[in-house]
Amino acid sequence: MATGRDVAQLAGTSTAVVSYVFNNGPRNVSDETRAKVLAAAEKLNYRPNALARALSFGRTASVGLIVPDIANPFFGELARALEDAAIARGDLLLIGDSALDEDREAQIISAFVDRRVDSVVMVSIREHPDFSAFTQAGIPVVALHPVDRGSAASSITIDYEEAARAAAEHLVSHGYDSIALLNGPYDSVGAGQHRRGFAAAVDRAGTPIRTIEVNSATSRADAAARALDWLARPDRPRAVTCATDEQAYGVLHAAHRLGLRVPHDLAVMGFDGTGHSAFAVPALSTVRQPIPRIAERAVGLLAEADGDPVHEVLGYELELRESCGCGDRGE
Amino acid sequence: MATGRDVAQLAGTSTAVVSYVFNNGPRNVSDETRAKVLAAAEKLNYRPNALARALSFGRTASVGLIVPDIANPFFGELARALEDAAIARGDLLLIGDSALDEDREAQIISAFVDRRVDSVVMVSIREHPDFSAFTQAGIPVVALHPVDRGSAASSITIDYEEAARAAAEHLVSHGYDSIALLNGPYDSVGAGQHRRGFAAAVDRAGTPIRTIEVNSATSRADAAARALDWLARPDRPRAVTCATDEQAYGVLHAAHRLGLRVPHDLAVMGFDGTGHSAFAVPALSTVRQPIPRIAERAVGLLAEADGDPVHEVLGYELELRESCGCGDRGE
DNA sequence: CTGAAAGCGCTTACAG
DNA sequence: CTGAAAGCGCTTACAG
Repeated sequence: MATGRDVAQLAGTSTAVVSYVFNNGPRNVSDETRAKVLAAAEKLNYRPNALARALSFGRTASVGLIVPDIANPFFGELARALEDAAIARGDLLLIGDSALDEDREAQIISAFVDRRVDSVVMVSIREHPDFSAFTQAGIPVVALHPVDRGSAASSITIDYEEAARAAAEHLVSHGYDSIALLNGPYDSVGAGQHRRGFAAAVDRAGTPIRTIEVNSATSRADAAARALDWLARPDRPRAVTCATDEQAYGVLHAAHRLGLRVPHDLAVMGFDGTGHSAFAVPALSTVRQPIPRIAERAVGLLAEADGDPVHEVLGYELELRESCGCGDRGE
Repeated sequence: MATGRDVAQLAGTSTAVVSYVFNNGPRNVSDETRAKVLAAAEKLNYRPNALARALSFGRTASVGLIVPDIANPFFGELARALEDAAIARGDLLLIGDSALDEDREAQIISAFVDRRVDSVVMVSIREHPDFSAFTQAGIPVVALHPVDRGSAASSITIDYEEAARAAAEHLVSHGYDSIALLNGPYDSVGAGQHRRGFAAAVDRAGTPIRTIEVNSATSRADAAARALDWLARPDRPRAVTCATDEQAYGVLHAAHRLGLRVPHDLAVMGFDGTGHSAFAVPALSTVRQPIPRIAERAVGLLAEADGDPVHEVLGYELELRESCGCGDRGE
């Protein structure tokens, strides 16, 4: 490919001027010279090498995103929203999929540090994520989940406990007398929040409610396998609230296989609220996370990062559809 | 961050030696010196700057992926498989989501060229993708869809026409006498292949079959909206074969809203066959593309790229489940 | 307004 | 086996 020197040569000027033209500064260039440079660049199909640029400029114009599972539509939507936000600022989003593997996560972190991304948005799969590689490199990080106190990373989240409570409370309001919580792995941070929110809703119910917590990985396959087993029992619950939509889809599938009708025999509530949830069979009631807002705030916060971590809590919305017993299939 | 010079200084040697140590070559380093360098690097938490490395080495150790819609699980699975293949070779996968927008696709192409990715895997949203930016930069490209004759890009695909025929033929074998093709946008290349495959299956059927082609965008929302309208009519088809699983999910949802039971009232066949298809309600019969194999071949082919485009056709598999009338929900 | 030169942090022939 | 130096392709003070 043509370099700045090729362009300078053809235009009869210096590489400094070529740079001034392509960056609109920091020095002025006469209209005449500018035109010559542009013409030469056009002719040679010149594109400044972003690597060389980043090396001397000290900024790569890229933000890294690390997600646990890019095949999960929640992260797909998140990636898209972040890419929109990043591109609007002239940055490129680099997406790393840790594939629910801690080693893979570590590899991606190293790759991002080595490539000197300017900032990072992260959804870690670890209980206590280690942000030190980024902080040592001076790369600001925003996590999209709660972080430990004193952590160097910022965070943007909804109030999971509160949202989980709202979801369960809604099922209570339908009058269901036995409700299950299909939670993530028992010891995960997220599971604790869903558990506490669920318990609060049950506590506040006027009537006694039979409850049970079941755990599965955050995947349709695992959730379906667990549900298939547990919904077949005579004492199966009347309703289930799930920690993620992915798990809810697994429950919907399992219920169908068992001949249980949703919501008639089993009410189901999801959590995350991606666009796909509206097209489930039946349409899935869920808690919607404000993905566009999360993305916009994350990118904005990273752009203004001054070293001090910031923690923001955004609102969620209850999306009531057929699966919990609200509305009918026709609407 | 610490640089190679910092390490050299602390180890009492030169940057050349630091480089030799970290690259295991091209020159030998005495064990003693190596140990000193490693200790200094450890102490300073040194990580070679990948930008500088790429600039002088002429290789970025990164492959770019451009997909139309990262929220579509097919591309999610593809991205994951490619990342596996790339990481196994020590490369980083950069994922760009063109969000079904031609301008966005062009932006990503420029960003990849500017960053000098070593190679590119691309699923374009354009009828006649323009690979010139890559070829001018000497970056080999493999498209995961058929490409124009004489194109500089390689391609790896299944035989879509043949696969579409097999899917439709399977519905014919069930004895359904009216079958619809829910295809992508009428003029797209893909649509032509599905159309021809579908027509071939119908032609070969021993009995007359009533057919209709309906078009929608490749999204659940659009497919559901179309299906809601068209499945409500009295002359609705007995079976539908779709150009993508996404569209099939939309049909499943619409059928449910209309009170039609699948497969009893309407048989449905998808196309793509991601892991999610097994957990649809009901489980979706579909054509499975060999994603892991596609990814592995793509990365392999790019690694050996010698300039001449290569075109490979891989096998597909018919995945028969409940939605077409095969098997029962219990299995 | 413009050019020659130093520097970003690496790699790698070239000498020793 | 090791070091001093040139070069990858940019940007930006520094002089003019």
